[in-house]
Parts: sequence; structure tokens; C-alpha cells
Amino acid sequence: MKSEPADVSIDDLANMPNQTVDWYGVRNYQARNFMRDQMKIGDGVLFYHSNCEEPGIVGICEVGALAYPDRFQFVKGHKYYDPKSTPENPRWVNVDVKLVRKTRNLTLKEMREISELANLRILQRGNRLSITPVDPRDWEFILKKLQ
DNA sequence: GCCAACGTTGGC
DNA sequence: GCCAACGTTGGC
Repeated sequence: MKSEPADVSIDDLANMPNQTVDWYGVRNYQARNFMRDQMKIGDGVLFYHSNCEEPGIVGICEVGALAYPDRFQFVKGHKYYDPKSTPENPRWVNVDVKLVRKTRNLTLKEMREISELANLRILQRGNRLSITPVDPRDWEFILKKLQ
């Protein structure tokens, strides 16, 4: 899951109550559907810093709560406000993400040089999704790399 | 339903 | 700041 550190960094997460954050602000249907349909409590998450000096994986997390309505979609004037969303029929949802541990920065640059990770979604050309599934084998490989 | 125009993402 | 690679919007 990508986050811009200027918005929520891994250190921000470490300082949050219960080291947990609601993954607000996703406004892409595919990414939303991953949260809504695929992610279960306890599922592993790789926390990725995007749009920054050194993009890369900076922490291991887990899903702390199943998807529920995003709190900002109803807030008029907010950057994540969606006039087409109603409390009766909310359009956007998010899971909670809980920190398991911070890691070193496994940078995008480094991952691109690892042939075993060639199929990782985030490395694919043109990928812009802020949330992408990770193949179990890639998960194992990355965890080993970060232990 | 098509598709041009426009907006966004995010690495570089 | 550039721009490729999308996704969204809205006229038709």
C-alpha cells in the first residue's frame, strides 16, 4: 500500500494511537475493491513510501479492520469530499492498517535490480494503483530480505 | 457506447 | 518540471 510520506509516513504511523491508521483517501475503484473484497483482518501489508526522495518499502503492517466507510467522503470542502456519496450509500471505504514493525528502506531502485521480484505489480510499467496485491512468494521473499 | 479532452499519479 | 500511462467526464 502506497502512502506519500508528506501525508502519512511510516514514522507518523508509528506515533499514532495503537500504531494504526485508517487508510482514507483512496478514490480509485480498483484500489477500493481490493480493500473491500480481498483484505481480511491480519493480512500482511507492505507499507510503501511514494512520491518522495527514495520510494520504497519501509515497513511491515497488517490489516486491523475490515473495510468500512471512509470518514472524509462526507466532509464538504474536504479534499476527499465526494458529493455523490451518501451515508446511506457510501461510495468509498477503507481498511485499518496497523504497524507490525518498521524496516530499512527496500528501495524501488533495489527492487528493480532483483530478478526474483520481476513480477511484482508495483514494478510493472504504467502501474499507478495505490494498492496492489502481493503474490505469496514475493511476500516471503521480501520479508526474508527485510529480516 | 464511443472517444476526445482533461485530470491524476508518481518515477525520473 | 516533464511526461507516460493511465482513469474520468461528458457531448454526441
